[in-house]
Amino acid sequence: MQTDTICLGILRGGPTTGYVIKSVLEGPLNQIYNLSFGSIYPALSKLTKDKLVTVRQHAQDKKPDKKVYTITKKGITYFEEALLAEAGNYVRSGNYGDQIKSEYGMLLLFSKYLPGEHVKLILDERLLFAQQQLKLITYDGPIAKDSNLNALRSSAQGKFMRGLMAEVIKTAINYIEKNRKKLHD
Amino acid sequence: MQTDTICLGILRGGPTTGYVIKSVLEGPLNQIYNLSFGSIYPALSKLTKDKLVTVRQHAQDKKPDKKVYTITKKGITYFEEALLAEAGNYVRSGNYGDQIKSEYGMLLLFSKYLPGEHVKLILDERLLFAQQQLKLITYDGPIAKDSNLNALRSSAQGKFMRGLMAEVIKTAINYIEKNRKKLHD
DNA sequence: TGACGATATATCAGTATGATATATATATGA
DNA sequence: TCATATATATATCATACTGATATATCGTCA
Repeated sequence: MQTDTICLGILRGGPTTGYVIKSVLEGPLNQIYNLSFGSIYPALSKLTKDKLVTVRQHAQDKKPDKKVYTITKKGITYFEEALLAEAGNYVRSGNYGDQIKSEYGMLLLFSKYLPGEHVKLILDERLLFAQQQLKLITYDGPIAKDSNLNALRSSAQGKFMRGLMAEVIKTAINYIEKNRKKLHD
Repeated sequence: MQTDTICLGILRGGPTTGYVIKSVLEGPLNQIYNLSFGSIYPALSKLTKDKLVTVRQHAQDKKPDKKVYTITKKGITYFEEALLAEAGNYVRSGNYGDQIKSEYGMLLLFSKYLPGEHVKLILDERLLFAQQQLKLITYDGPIAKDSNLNALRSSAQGKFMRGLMAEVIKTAINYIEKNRKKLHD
């Protein structure tokens, strides 16, 4: 999926900044999609140039200006057409796997060649991280009124994906806790 | 993790070709790591130049020569040192998430803006794909004697990762089957 | 007979990453 | 208290990767 489509999709949930788009991707969408600032900021600039979003610049004392992006009517139309096209490409391509680069998975696969303490540490840290992610995803208490996070939590689609991610993370945690001794001492 | 470390790691399981490395990554390691030919072939050339692997060129009638790569003693040493360094970097970086680009996840997240039949099709195809992956991963019958696949299946690490992937895929399939109606009619 | 997929390597334009730079406020801890 | 780290916020760029394309043959399915 193209980066601009993803930015527009997140912006569909409400106006926000490039920084927040990145945190949404790093936080609640951690299991789904990653983008670096080097992709997000240029995409946002291009979208602005093409009038698919507008920017309001909030001067903040001496911090860099906060640029709040809002999707335009033209942007909404473009997004829906692009999404339809991407869905068509996805089905036609026949490639239903995700693009994954799991350093963690590779380290475990090759852990035979690693000292036992290293393997323990990697598993410990990953379990901690997974538990944090699980808490973040299943948390239903009050949040700072960022409309993007609200959209992600309240929509049927957001709930579906959160439920899916939570189940997958729980399964992985249980599996690792039960079987980790096969990888060290 | 660097591409050459991954190639060496797979080659540690036995001599093979770039094409097979790609199929191992697409098949049994589908949930763990992806690399394109555009990364694999140059990495293999560089490893050859640096004497970390050797090549035997098998002339095949009029198909392109099959290049079978074998890891050298120097390569084994390099691999083990590189792996240790990567493990150290991984822990020090504090970033325990995987790099994921799931077009499927994004399409479902945005599926509110997609016609119901498209959503059904995407879910159907993905379920089919997941079931194929599950069969591939859990299959324990006889296989063509490719030493890399054998290494992946018989080692404690290979079994651990296969078990983990199988559990995760099963959980995802069950969740999607139970909850998919929330995304369409 | 023609189209498609598998086998097999190679290249490259376009895209993305990861590190770095800049700037400040606040919290953490020694 | 002073240093260090983390969070907020944008931007750039060398390096690395992807996805498409080219080339070539064989087997299979319609």
